[in-house]
Amino acid sequence: MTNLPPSGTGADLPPHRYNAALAQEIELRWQDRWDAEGTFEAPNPAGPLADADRLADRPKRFVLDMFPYPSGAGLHVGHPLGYIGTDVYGRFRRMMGENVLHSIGYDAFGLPAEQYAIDTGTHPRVRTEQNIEIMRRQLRRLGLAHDQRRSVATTDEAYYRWTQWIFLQIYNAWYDETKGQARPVAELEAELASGSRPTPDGRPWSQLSRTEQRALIDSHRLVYLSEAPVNWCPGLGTVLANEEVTADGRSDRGNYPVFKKRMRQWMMRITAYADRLLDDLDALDWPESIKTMQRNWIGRSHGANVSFASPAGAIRVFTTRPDTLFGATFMVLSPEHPMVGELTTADQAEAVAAYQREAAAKKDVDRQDESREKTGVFTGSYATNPVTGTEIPVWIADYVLMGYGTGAIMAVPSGDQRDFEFARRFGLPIVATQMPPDAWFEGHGTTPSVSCDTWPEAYVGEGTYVNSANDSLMLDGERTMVEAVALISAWLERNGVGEATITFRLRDWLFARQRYWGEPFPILWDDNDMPVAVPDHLLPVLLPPLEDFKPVAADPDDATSEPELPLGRVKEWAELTLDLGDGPRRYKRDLNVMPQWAGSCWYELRYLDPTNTQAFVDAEVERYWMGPQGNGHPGGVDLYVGGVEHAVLHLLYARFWHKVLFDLGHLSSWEPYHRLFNQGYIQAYAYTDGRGLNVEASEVIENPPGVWTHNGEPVTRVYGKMGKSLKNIVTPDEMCATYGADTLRLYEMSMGPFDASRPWSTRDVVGMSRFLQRVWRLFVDEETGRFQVVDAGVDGGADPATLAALHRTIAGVSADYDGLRFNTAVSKLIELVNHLTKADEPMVRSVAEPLTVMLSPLVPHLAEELWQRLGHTTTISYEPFPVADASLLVADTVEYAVQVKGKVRSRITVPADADDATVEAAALADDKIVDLLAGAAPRRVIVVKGSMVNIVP
RNA sequence: GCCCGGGUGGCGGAAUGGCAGACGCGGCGGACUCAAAAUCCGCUGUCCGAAAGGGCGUGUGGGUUCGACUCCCACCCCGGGCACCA
Repeated sequence: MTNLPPSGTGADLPPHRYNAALAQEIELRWQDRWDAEGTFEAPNPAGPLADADRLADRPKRFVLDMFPYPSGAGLHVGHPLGYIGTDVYGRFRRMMGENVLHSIGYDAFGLPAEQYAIDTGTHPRVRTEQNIEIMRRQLRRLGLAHDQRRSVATTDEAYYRWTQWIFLQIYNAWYDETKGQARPVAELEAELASGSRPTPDGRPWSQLSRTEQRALIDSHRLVYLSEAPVNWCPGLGTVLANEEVTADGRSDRGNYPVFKKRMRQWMMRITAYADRLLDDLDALDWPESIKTMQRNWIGRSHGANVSFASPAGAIRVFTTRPDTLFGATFMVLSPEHPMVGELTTADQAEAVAAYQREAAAKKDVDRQDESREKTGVFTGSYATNPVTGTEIPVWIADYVLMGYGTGAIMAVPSGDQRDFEFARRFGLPIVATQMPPDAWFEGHGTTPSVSCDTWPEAYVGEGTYVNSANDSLMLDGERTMVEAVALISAWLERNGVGEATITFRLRDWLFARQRYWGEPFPILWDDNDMPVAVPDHLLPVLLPPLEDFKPVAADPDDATSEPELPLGRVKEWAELTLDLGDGPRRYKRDLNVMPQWAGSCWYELRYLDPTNTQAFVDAEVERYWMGPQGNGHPGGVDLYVGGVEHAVLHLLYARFWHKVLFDLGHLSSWEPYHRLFNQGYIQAYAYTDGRGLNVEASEVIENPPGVWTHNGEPVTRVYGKMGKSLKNIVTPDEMCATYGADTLRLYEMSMGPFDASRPWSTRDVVGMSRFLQRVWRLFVDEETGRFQVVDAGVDGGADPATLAALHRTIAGVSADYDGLRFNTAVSKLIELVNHLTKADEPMVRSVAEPLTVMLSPLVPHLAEELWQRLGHTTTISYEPFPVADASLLVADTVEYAVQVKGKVRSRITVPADADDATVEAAALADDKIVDLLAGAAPRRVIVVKGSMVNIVP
């Protein structure tokens, strides 16, 4: 695919030039040696990976990349950007004396391997293992300092044994609201049995049948069965979590339509943790944008529940604005609301049923189209507004969603734009509860009026309360919204018709998938059709071999289709006889598998202790690597780098599992990822021909600039993701072949800020290649191969300018590495090397050694090679990073720019220790400045220490 | 519509409120070469000028300041997220 010859090839080249062939030889040699010596194996404080000598008293640092999916297509140059960044950072911190844990594993269950298997007939395991091998080889070629012993895959039986174990921990736990934490269900059962906790209907525990007891316990579990509308995706043959459905109602994988369908499904009670998932964000060092996305997704709203009496009983609504209750002139129920049937009167029955049918047939996409006009139907019934006593009509409309709040609203058309539109459409009364400010009327070109007839839209905001009083409650007058809400909430509670409450947008996590390639549920069904956990000693529940793992192909648009579970086809696996302490009995296995997110919810913990067979992670090992670092610190990974696309999926689920495990006493940290950094993406240009088809990007020629042709045909340039379909893939393999891994690493780090997306440009890579050639030439004579670094004389050897440049570089590069500013670190190193090259005299050891150490995080193979040639026998990886000598950072003299009215007009050089008055005098004495001022006395002179003088004439 | 990012040479990008354009690519000129490639050296924001030098320049328009890419206000454009959430 490459159209470049390896760099530095040609007939009469200097024999010892640093070119692709030499780089390759050096790189492969050092990669072998690192493996052989276990150079990057990080010692644990306990267990099989313990090594007290190597642990010493070094501070720990856990650096983590987001768990990659081993794609069948192999890596392109965009994939390793983050891995190289964490590698540079990890190598730097190791040189700062820290015990750095950095590894990478494979999130290998999931839909892509299964879809590929369906397309090709290859078993997903075969394909997955091949892909992992390919990816391991590609990553190894980049020289990443990973601890290979810790590289796990979610598909390993020894791994998913613990995924299933954690699932059962969650299954066997309930959320104790009073304590605000999860506890084992055994404790719940003990409380119920002892009577310290009453049963819902008040009967003593012992009088409940065993089935009733189990049902009661099951209803509390953090993993539970729910009969509710779920996201059914016929195209994938499985149900999906809310987080896996895009805003336009399609699956995030495969982009198939998704339908709401009532089904019995396994859920995880993530909503129990909504408050903590929200509040604990404050303790995390994450980009504010990601925190905001999680906050929005959780969507905590403060408000009140209010009951409206109706012929069918109390209708409960949730509102964030109970203070506007006096303006509630009608109610709206979701078409799916369970009370609709009973509320509908005979003469409205037909219209209501028709509307319900219509709503049910709509895809979420259509239903969420905000621009369309409001629709709805009157049920024929009336409810009573609890504060006014007025009878108000009850409608159904699809702008009210069953999935949020109570599925019913009180409509306050004067204070809510949606209700306003609905009221106008159907001629329902609109009563103001607040008088908008005059400016609001002015802004709408009308005159202030308490009658809403002239209002062009609802008013939302602070305003004087009107029409809001009854015999026992008075809101009218000047008061803030907060105050009014408090007053009416208290009134509602006093009168038993409502109370202040909090509602979340977050829904429980639909956890089951009707697929093959995932962790089987460790759940059995007994002959009472009740679920039973597989006992620990029978884990893992292995995924059975299956010849035909295809889901039954359903029409992606057929909302009426039903899931068919592939595991159900393995009859001899799906049923079994087992003695769980009450004699041998027949059980059926649960046939669901877990979603792909399961394995990635805890993988960082397994990196810590990958070989442990007694526990998913040893407590001491977890405390060492993940434990809280002081007051208020939640613990967790020290640096977590990955793409922004996991903002609400993986990152929310993993936090949830981590918190459950913390509550159950298995972890010392209560957040998995303390510091999160989103790296940018590498994008690439692609080219389309006259027919709009993509042509092979590497064959496109640009000449003249801005004009592109492919085989002589003009093509147009577009910008997008690197991928097969755009025919613009560049692989790390071809870059390693053309230049070497060190050049590729350096180029990726130099392209731009770590968190910014940028376009790949193969043409630009040569710049980094030239730089490394200059570095090489400083050490090695290209013609003879002679090592030409000289040992320093008595005075240290380096001239003052070089010494100053070196220490300036040390200071700058340390700060840049630490701040993940790799691009500017690279340019500072280039500046230093350019300075040394221009000096045109042999480099002294006292410069060569710190330079080599500074280069090593970026170009570790080359640095190891130079380090060895400098006479060292051990790896450079643990050499201390140089420290800048502050005394060398200040020069004897310093140049000041002299500005007149903010424009640089001259330059002066003064002693570094000159005071402001001296600098000012020198500036005013400068010939050019004297000319410019033409004898006039300056009105003002500003001296900026060490930098510039600004003269205001 | 709401919430986040972001607009700097031909391109990627750099600049604690203090000399805009570091560093790299590309381009131009030169060295080496029979020649080319590779490599090395010099120049390279833009306009005027032979040069010295000067004018203009960080999306647009205002403002604060001795001084603004940087801070404030309004707007335009691009990317991302959310979106009938009561």
